[in-house]
Amino acid sequence: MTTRARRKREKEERRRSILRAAREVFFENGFHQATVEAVAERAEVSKGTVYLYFESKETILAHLLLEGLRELVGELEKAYATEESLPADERLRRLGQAYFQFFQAEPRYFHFLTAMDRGRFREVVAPVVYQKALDASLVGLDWVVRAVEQGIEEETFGGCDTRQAAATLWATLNGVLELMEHPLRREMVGLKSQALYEAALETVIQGLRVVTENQGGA
Amino acid sequence: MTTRARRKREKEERRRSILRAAREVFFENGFHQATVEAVAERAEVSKGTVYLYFESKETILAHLLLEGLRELVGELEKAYATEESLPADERLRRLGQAYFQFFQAEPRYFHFLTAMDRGRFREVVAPVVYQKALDASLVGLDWVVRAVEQGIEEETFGGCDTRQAAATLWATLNGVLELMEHPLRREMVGLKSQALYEAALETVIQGLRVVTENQGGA
DNA sequence: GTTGTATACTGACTATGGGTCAGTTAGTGA
DNA sequence: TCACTAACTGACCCATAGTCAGTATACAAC
Repeated sequence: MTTRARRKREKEERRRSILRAAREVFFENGFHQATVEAVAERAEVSKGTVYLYFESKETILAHLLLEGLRELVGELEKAYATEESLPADERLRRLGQAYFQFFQAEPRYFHFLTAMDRGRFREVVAPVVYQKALDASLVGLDWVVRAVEQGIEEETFGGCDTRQAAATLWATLNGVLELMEHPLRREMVGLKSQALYEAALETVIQGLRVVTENQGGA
Repeated sequence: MTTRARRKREKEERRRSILRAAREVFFENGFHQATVEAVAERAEVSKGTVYLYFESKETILAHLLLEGLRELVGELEKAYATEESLPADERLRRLGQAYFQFFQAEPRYFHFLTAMDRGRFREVVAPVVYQKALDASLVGLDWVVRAVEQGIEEETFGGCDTRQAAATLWATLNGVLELMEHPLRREMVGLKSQALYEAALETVIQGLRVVTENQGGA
């Protein structure tokens, strides 16, 4: 039966087309402003059809974010893997820059990503999607952990808790990105986005060099 | 006319009571889950009355946050001003700890604060409230800036851009707090909240010591 | 062709909750 | 007792997330 296979392909096609429409509408108006009706119109289907493919508005967003997350993880991998031998701090710099560039290219993604598991997101969205997001994020963070481990081996960073160090760097970069994303906060610091980002990245990298001996256990 | 004064006082009283009710309801159910009707019931008034005192649901949140922000700024000031002479790095540590303790005591505040100016918040909320929030935040950040300036004078930190350094520290702490606030992200790093926070604070402080010479202008 | 059936799709409908406003109540001063 | 004002009410409006009974289409069997 070729029919069955074709049907399946067409269904997947429709699904993609709804996701594409949703991405456009969400990005144009923001998630809250956007209506499911508008997404349906953009995808040239009825609202009911949208709900055949996705269980809720938030689930659509979750799937969009999952896509973005995977793309991001791909970028991080590229940033890590392009050159064979590189000192750990340089690796961290590249990872940080890749992270920045990703959200520079798609600022809305960051916006949505950070809004993602706020509030009831986790309960609303299917556990499967949530788990996938978690897994993807872990893979992303792993590149940072790996770079820090390399730094410890090279004795650039010393024997600090690698997960803690990676999380610190990651939290810092997120913090800066969020700073620049929020109008209120951006006005507040009144700094150029990229300059602050790079300075923060550098500060943490330098901090990791010397902070080692001060770190007792939890 | 004593009457006029009493009336005014009573009106202010009602306003406070609605805010109190809103705080309870918002904190219990989260902002999105909470309904204005529920706030009205809690305050023992009708929904219409709520709208006599506040122009929208989001405005109520904005006023709650403004309260919280002012309290936080007070805490930061205390943390800075309690002891006369203290080295700059120690001042930063105290500021960082005060920041942490504030959100430890009122985790919901942080949640709402970070959600605050997402999306259309700025347009929805009266510019006056927005400006007040901005001013309050600036006062808070100023304590960090001041501590960094002191560090430069003492030559602990060297001549880096103070605003940039302060913003880096602040962004890092926010990043860590947000990390611990999000279920998805918290699971991801799997670390104790306070340990990570302290490690990150220390890392940035150490980073500020040495990062100086690398920093060109923006 | 014709017919039966499964699958995809539709859009009118419901439920919910933010926001409004014509009408009511209560306090005040004459 | 009456007129006036300010505070308050809750039925109502409207937008929109989500549902579901009904329709259309594609395909296989004859």
